[in-house]
Amino acid sequence: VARQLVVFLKRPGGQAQFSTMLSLQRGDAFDDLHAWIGENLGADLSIPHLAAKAGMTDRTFLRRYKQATGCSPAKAIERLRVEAAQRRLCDAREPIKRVAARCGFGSEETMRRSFARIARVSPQDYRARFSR
DNA sequence: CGTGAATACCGCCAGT
DNA sequence: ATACTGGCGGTATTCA
Repeated sequence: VARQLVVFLKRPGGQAQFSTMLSLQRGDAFDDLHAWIGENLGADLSIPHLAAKAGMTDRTFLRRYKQATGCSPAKAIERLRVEAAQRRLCDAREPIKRVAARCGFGSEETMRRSFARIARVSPQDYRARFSR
């Protein structure tokens, strides 16, 4: 049910068919980490920090993460951020700049570029279509 | 939209 | 011999 709802939510502008959170949180040993990241998008999510948090060296963390999830940490985090931002953009009252900050983007510009890469729509366009 | 600086990522390889 | 690990150095990406 969750998937269908998300698919509907993203259809008009994006490519992804369902939530990253859903596809990422299935089975692997990184479930805990993913959950934590989802609620701490503003924290230090650098490889060195995440690796330490997971009790691994950078090299091993990178290797195992990709092995288990199929994609790199940075890619996954970027997707998580964009999805979080999309949810927030649905509320037309929150300034885009603040959405960017709350989702962990270093700047509005950074968020814009991530949207272009992943959702293929600008934050403004996304909001124009889904905010209420 | 381009750019220098910073990071992420990965091949290689010796060591367990 | 197979399976991992993790430091190093360089390339590729991303950030601001």
